[in-house]
Amino acid sequence: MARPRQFDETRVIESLMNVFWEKGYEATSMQDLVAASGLLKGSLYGAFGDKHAMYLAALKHYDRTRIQAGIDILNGEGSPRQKIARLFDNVIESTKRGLFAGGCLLCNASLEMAATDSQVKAEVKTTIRRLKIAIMEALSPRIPNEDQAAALAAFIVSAYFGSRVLAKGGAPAAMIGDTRDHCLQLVP
Amino acid sequence: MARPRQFDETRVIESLMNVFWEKGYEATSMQDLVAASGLLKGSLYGAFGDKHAMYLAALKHYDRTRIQAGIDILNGEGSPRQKIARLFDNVIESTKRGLFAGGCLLCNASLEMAATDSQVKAEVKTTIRRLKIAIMEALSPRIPNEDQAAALAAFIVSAYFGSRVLAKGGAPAAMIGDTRDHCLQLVP
DNA sequence: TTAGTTATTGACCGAACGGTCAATAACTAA
DNA sequence: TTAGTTATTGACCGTTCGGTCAATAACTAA
Repeated sequence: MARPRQFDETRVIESLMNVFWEKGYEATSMQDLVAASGLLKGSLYGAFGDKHAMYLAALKHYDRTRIQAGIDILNGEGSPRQKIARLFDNVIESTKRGLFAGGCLLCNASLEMAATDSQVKAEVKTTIRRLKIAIMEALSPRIPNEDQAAALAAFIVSAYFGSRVLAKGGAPAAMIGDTRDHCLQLVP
Repeated sequence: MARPRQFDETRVIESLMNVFWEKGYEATSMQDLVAASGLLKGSLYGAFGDKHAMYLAALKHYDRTRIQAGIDILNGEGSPRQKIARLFDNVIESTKRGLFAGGCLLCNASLEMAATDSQVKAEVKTTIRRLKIAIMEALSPRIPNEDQAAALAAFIVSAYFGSRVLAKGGAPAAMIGDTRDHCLQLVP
């Protein structure tokens, strides 16, 4: 019918995501996105429309890949306590490896964008909900009461996000370990 | 000796802080700062040097006022549990009143700036430390062991920051209440 | 009164910003 | 082979960005 795309859309979104993840929305320029994706400006605009749509696509991709990886852990094998522990261990490990200083695009989006951008806010809200429900289900074998499980899950999400803020703020890694350990005290 | 300043520096810094608090560093333009402070561009540059210095002054002012208000609570009257509870109640209340959507300039700075700005990172790191120590001291009557108190304090800071992220992300207020309640379970 | 110093003012600057578009290339269906 | 469609290209656009500066105003010490 027409000329086919010469790029792999997933790869491009992945590269856009990495830039937004590292620098945030406002601090990222179109030049950054051009350099990271290997596409020219016109192609990016042709494919996505505008910078904001690129960010939204990146955020959704983060949800589908990175957040989903966490949810997979929660849906996998092991006791509730083991699963939650693994969640925090991921933060500690990625901090040690200097991977974007342990940052989390979801947290960044929540703080940088959600207050003024309803689309981002909706996406963040949905993803937080998804994560909370996955934690609830991981807890359900030991906490059959739904309200109790939901409340504990909310708390774990908070502590998890908090550890992301600490990590990026340069707080000592021990603080994240301490957060994990105390969290686990409340997980049966 | 010379012409005196025609503005109250504290008031100006307060107004700059409010803009950075609400919009973040990159999303704030000099026009925003001019409009909020009532000064003209030249005066702002004369007083601070550049935009980055304005941000740093705002962040330090946030520490001296808002964070200090939290520390005052921790140094004040009441049981450890009461004090920690009050910390979280502040988040819940400011969220309800729509005050910058419950955001916290310190968290924002940590996520938006700390990874790439060593001055901001140092300031954030110091302030987190100050807050953690204040919590430790509030806990000390019930937890004489310093290491134990430090570990629990680290955890509380995490949960506290996490609740700030949830608040701005539009998560239901109940999640912050749940975070508070579970936190308090670990406070003797 | 005056000389010296600093604050204020608003016009001005080059650079970088996000975004557009006409020309061209690459493909497919007929 | 050709007509139709879409992707790619890179030059180009107006706007806004952070920042500067010469002129002027407001003050103080002598």
